[in-house]
Amino acid sequence: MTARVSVAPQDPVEFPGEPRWLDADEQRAWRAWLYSAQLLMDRLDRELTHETGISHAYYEILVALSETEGRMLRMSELADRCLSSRSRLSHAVSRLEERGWVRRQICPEDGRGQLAVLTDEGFAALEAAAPVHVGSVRAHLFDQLSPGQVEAMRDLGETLLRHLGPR
Amino acid sequence: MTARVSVAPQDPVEFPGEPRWLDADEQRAWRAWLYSAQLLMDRLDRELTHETGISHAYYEILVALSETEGRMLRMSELADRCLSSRSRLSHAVSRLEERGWVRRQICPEDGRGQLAVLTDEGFAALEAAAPVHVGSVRAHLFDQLSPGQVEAMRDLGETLLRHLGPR
DNA sequence: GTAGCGTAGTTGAAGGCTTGACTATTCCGC
DNA sequence: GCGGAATAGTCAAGCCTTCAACTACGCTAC
Repeated sequence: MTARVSVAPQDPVEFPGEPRWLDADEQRAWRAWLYSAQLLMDRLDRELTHETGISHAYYEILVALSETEGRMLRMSELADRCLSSRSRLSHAVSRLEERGWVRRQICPEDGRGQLAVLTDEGFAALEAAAPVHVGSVRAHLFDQLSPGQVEAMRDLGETLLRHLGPR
Repeated sequence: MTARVSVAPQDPVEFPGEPRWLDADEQRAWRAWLYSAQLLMDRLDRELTHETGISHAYYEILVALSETEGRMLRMSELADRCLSSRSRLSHAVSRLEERGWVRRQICPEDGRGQLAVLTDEGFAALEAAAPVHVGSVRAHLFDQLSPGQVEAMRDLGETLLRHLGPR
C-alpha cells in the first residue's frame, strides 16, 4: 500500500520528483476504502457462489443479458457492460454455454459479430440467484448505512466514474 | 442443501421469502459504488504492474512486511493483514522468494511457524514502486475528490469495516 | 475486384487463485 | 509422558484471467 519509504532523488519517468505522500488522514481514508471494498466484494461473491453456484462475474453477465430487449447482446457490448476484457468474456460465455444458460448466435447485421443470448434455463438460474444476491447486498451494505451515507456513497461513486468511467 | 461451512465467525445470512428489492436510488448507488470500485482497483493494479512489475497483491505483502519491526511477520499474520488466504499467501511468498525479495525462516518460538522476512532487495523494490503507487492513488482518487468527499469515503469505509472487518 | 487496414471475436499457453487434503508441530488434560 | 485436538503451513488439481497471436469479416480507395 502507500508505504512511507523515502526514495532517492532519482526521477522515475512517469512520476517525476518526490511524490506527494499521503498524510495521516488520507492514509486512513484510503485504507478504510480499500479494505472495505475488498472485504465487501469478497463477501458478496462468496455468499453468491456458495448459495447458488454462480460467481459474481457470471451473475453480472446474466443480469446484463436479462436487461436487454430479446435478452441478447453483442459480445463486445456485453464485455463493456461487465467491465470485462473481450477475451475474458469469451471464455466466460463458453462456460455459461456449457451450463446451457447462454448460447451464441451469429449476428445478422454484421458477419463478424456474435450475439450472446440468454436461454430460459439461464433466466431461471438468474431468477433463483437474484434474491440471494439482493439479500447479501442489503445485509452487508445498505443495512449498515444511514440514508446520508448511502447518498454519499452514490456521490462518491459517480464522481469517480466521471473520471475513470467508460470514456 | 449446502453445508454452509462458515469460515468467518459471522452469522450466515438467511434469505427468506420475497427479498426487499433495491429501489431506483439504491440501485443507482450500488452500481456507482460497484463500478467505481472495480475500475479504480483495476486501474491502480494495472498502472503499478505496468510501471514496476509488481502487482498490487505483491505490493501489499511488501508493505506489510516493511512496516514491522525487523521487517518480518509470521505467515498467518501476514495473510490476515493482506486479506489473503493462507494458501494464496504461501504461493505468493514462494514467488516473491524466487525474485529474492522475501525469504522464509523457521520461527524460533513455534516450530510449526514460518517467518516471512523482507530482504534488502525487496525493500529496494518497494522503495522504487511506492512513488508510482502513490501517484496513481492521488491521480485517480484524491485529486478527484473534495475534502468533504474524502471524509465521507473514510466514514463509509470505516462503517463497513466495523461490520465486515477482521475480528 | 482486390489490396490494405481496421474491427469482432476466439484460442491456447502461462500463470495466479481456491479448495480441500495432507504433514508437522504444539497445546492440553490426564 | 501420552493421546487427541487444534494450529501452521504447504501442495496438487482445477478453474479463471491475461496476453499475444490468429481467423474472419467489413470498409474504403483505387
